Amino acid sequence: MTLHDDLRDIALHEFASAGYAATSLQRIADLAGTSKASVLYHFESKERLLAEIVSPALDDLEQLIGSIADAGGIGRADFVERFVDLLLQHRQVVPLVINQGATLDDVPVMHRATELMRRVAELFRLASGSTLEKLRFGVAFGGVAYTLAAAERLGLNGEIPIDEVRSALLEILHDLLVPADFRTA
Amino acid sequence: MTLHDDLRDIALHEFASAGYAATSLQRIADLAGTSKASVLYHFESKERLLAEIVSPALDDLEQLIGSIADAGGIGRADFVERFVDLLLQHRQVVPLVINQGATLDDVPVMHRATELMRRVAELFRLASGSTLEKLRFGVAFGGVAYTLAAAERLGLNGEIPIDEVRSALLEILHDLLVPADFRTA
DNA sequence: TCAGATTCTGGCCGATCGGTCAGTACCGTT
DNA sequence: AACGGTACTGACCGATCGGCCAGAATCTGA
Repeated sequence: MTLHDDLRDIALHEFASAGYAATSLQRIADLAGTSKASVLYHFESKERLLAEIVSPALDDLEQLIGSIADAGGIGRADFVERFVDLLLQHRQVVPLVINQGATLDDVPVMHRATELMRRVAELFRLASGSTLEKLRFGVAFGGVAYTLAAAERLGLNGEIPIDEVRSALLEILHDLLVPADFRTA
Repeated sequence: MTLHDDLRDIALHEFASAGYAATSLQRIADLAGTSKASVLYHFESKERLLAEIVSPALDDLEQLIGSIADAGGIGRADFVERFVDLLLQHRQVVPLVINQGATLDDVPVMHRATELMRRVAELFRLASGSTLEKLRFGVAFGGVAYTLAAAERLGLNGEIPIDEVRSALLEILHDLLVPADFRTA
């Protein structure tokens, strides 16, 4: 593990738990046993450090959205499964985007995150459904993402196997979303 | 409307949209057309300003939790309805607590918010249920709270009548939670 | 009119922030 | 041994923050 990777992992943990604004480069350096100047040597700015942490997850989400658009639509169940897998795979950065995305939209990488979430909403034609449909979508995806984000904080399901979490989330989302529209596109 | 109330409302809006840490007392003063010193005259510190904004909602939540404990339990459907009403009534402060509670737990009033959320979880015996039960609870309440928090940000349901939102949320929560346990206590 | 609160302000303070820079230590290569 | 590039550091900078304070302005009741 290089110092570069160490710094990125430490910053991710601190950004997610204490918040981006509240985490100083000095603290990251202290936790890594190095100097603040060396952090700025590996990452040219604090924003670039955040971008390097968040971007991979956004790349995957963008690819998922794009593949669905290219294929001319996809079944809801398929999207739900792929979306849950994406959230679980990047579950460390989910709290960062979910909890601090609104606060940090002046940071380019977070603005990108917001736009991608908006595209996900459009995929489900959120704007055209009934109020019940809109809110059902919001509660479902927002609930899954927020639950993953809050799980560690409230001391919940920290030791639950990921496979079990995955199957449970899929069942919940299926119950919430699929009955509302049986068509596959 | 007194300057005191003006400052509180402006601060609430800025804290919720830009974030507590990113909102300076100077900016609050500028938006209110007064000086930073006068803000600190009406509220002796930035933390007290936050506390004055958040506390009423927490008082109501604490009362709701207490009344349920005193009555020796309450039906899930009853609690769900009262909880949704509480969220809707204080819907301006919900984003603040939801999105920034984890980041600001060193601030006493936000730590109190976290503890209350934990008590709500205990009310539903969250720790003793199956993984599916736990996550179902998390998705349900987290989803409702987060959806209300994110609605304005993503430009969703801003113009939907509150009554319609209320009934839709109640139906969604009922679908998610009540079937899991038909008993009323 | 005038004394006493109440309200409000400009100026200042120490602390902390992200970021810069000159210079040092360490490295493999020739 | 001499070299050039990479990794790293301490010291410093300007900006901004929350908070403090002496005093001015405004209001109120006698």
